[in-house]
Amino acid sequence: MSPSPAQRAEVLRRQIDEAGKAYYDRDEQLIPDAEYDRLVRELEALEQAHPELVNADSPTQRVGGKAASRFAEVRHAVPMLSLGNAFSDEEVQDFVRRISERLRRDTVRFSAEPKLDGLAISLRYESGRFVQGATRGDGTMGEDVSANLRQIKVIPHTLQGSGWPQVLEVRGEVYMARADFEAYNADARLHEGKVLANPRNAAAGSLRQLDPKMSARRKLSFYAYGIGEVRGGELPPTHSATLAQLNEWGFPVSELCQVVEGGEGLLAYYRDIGERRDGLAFDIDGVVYKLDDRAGQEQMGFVSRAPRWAIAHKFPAQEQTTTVEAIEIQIGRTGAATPVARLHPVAVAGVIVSNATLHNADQIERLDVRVGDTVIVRRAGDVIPEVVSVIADRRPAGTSPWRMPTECPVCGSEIVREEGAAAWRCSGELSCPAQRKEAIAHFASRRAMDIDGLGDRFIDLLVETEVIRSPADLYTLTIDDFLLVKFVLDSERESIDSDLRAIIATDANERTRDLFGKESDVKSAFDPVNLAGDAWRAYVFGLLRQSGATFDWPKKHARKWAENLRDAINASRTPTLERLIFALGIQHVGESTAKALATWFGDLELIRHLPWPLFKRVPDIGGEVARSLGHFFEQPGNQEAIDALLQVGQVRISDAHPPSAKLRDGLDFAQLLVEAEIPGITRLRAEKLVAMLPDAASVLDAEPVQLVAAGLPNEVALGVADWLDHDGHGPMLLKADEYRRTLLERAPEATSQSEGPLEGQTVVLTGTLAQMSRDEAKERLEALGAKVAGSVSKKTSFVVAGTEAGSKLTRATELGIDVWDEDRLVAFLAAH
DNA sequence: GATCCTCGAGTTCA
DNA sequence: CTCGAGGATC
Repeated sequence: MSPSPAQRAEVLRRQIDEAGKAYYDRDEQLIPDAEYDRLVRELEALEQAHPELVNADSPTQRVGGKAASRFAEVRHAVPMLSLGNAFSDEEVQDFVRRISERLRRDTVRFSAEPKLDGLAISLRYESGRFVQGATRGDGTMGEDVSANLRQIKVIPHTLQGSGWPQVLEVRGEVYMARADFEAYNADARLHEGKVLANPRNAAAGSLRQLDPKMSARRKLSFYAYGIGEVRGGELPPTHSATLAQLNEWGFPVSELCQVVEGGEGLLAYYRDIGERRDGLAFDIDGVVYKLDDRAGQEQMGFVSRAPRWAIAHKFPAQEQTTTVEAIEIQIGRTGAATPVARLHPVAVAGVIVSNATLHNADQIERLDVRVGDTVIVRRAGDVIPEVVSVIADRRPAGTSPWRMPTECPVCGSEIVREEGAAAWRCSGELSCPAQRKEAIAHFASRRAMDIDGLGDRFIDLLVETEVIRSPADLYTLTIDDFLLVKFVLDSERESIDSDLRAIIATDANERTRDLFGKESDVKSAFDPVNLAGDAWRAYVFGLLRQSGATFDWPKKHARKWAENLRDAINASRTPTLERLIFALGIQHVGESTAKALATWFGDLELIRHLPWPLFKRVPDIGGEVARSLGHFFEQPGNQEAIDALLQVGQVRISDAHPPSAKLRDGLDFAQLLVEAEIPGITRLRAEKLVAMLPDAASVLDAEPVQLVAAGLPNEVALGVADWLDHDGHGPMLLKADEYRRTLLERAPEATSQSEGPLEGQTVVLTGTLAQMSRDEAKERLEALGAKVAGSVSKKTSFVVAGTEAGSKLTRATELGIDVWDEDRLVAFLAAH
């Protein structure tokens, strides 16, 4: 027979009481936390179902029960002071000098400690028993969080050893270890609980939980670093000895505490801890130096609320709080709308941060970032600032959740989200100036056409003034064009050439005369403020360009600059095929795909007219990328842009060659039908079909009946007929077959290539190489047949590590992958 | 269908 | 550097 609810409740209470007593009174853990939790929860459930079983003795009433609505206030008998801060070596030296001068000592001994990023608290012991614990509060009044502090295992409930004063206040930091923080958040994510921003907030939040059970679930730790009120006893005469004494009485004291001498000792300690910082189990935001002997401390005294004998030497903050002034969206090259938080400028890890990416709309929703919010900003590990979380308590009234705008802020087109995708896109494509700018900037970038000296700022202006609309226009620009645009950029221009005035004055357009006719107005009319973002400006620029005016205005160095730019543009006229394809900025086509296209097809004409299913013949190109290529080349505008580059721009590809022989492998007409992804067409069916209808034209002309006669099931035949009628599939198939034949004609017979010594090997480069650039190393390795990948995996053959190699090297070591140093690479390259 | 790997795209500041 | 997603592979 199972026990009655009353009996079961009794058993549970006894178990919980025993475990609790052992834990509180003797610091013993009889049962694991999880088990303890389970028992309590079972009892709670039982009591809820049978309220008559509840009595005042029940552990549920004592541990949690009706928690106080807020914490009681506690007055600190000895105030909890704050510390002065030092951020530089000089400030530390000043601190040391002040002490040695006032105390008239040549050498000063300090106790140096890590400064934990947690929550300062004070623990009060009377007759060796813990009686009360309080937060720092404003230094004089704190909050009584005794119940929560009792849940922290490392805080003794009774003092060990002997010799403790009658009344002893121990001060220290409550913190959450990184591992516990990670574990807590992993669990919270799993159970859709509240994810905490950082260990500090986690610790603070936990201590302020009204329900000690909640607090108990979060594993907090504690380090003692000082004392408050002491009555009825003596403590050792130095701070370091006091810490050792506290440790004997049962308090955890950081092992990083050290006694050092003089300013040099302090700075050496600071640097040492700084280097070990990332490897510590907990977060620290600096170190603290305290004059070691108490007599000296008393002599030094206090300034306002901080002791003159101690100082905190802070590390540059890696995390900071600031406010969100606005959330704007940026339009990228592909039209992707990326929200960016404009922040009140704040120093994070040594630089001033005023922008932080919010990645995408989902991310904003997850964090619920709103304009006006106070947020935590971090530069995690790397460089790029990100918003970690919102501080909910500091949200001003009247905010509303951020919503993705429905219109592009630049061109006004609709912003749409592709089905299932995370990104929202401006639908304006190349009619959107933002996308045009980015497209041109991409075209000119180092890894594409490599036009040196054509900066973003200048491209913006070229596009805004409509001096250029497409990459090809770059090649038509004259030195005067550059100077004209530069003219707007240059705030120090003094005079305007008389030719220019003459043109303006004689222009037929009344508005031109109105604006520019009077000499006194000419300057202000060209002021960037008056010209900003206006179709009118474009008109004026057009006018000036047409006139063929020349400028005396530019200073000599400006003319030199313009000549350099022209030379750089000229020099970019003979790109390799792979660079040109990459420069076109086709979605999903980055450097490596561009290179694959170039090496496999070898010829721009072939690529730009190829029916898209054939792109899938290239390894690493699948349906999505092939379709994207097809979509790009189908746009008449894009084809015109390419024509313009070749004809007007006189761009000549330097490395055309016949397509790769491998492209013809198995590429008969039947295979083409399969690769065109016609619904229902398998290889087998395609072969049957081709037996009767041997070329594209006959397939196109066929009635569904004939398709059935050729061996296709009814439904498939109808599907094929339907497919051929749709979306230009029919003509495309025709073209595809035509190109199939071209490929067959132009591709040479397969020849056995001479294999490089690294054929089939995958190499990863990391760190900084001294003797060559990463790009150069990559090129030379590829020339030997290696594949150079960006990240380390099981498949990696070996890793070449330069100096300051980072995570990739770590990963290589973990996976047991060969690591070469630079010398070995250089020797290998020289040998082959 | 799941899993692993790689590529593309976007990002900040001095 | 990191995230998301495409491609290859089992």
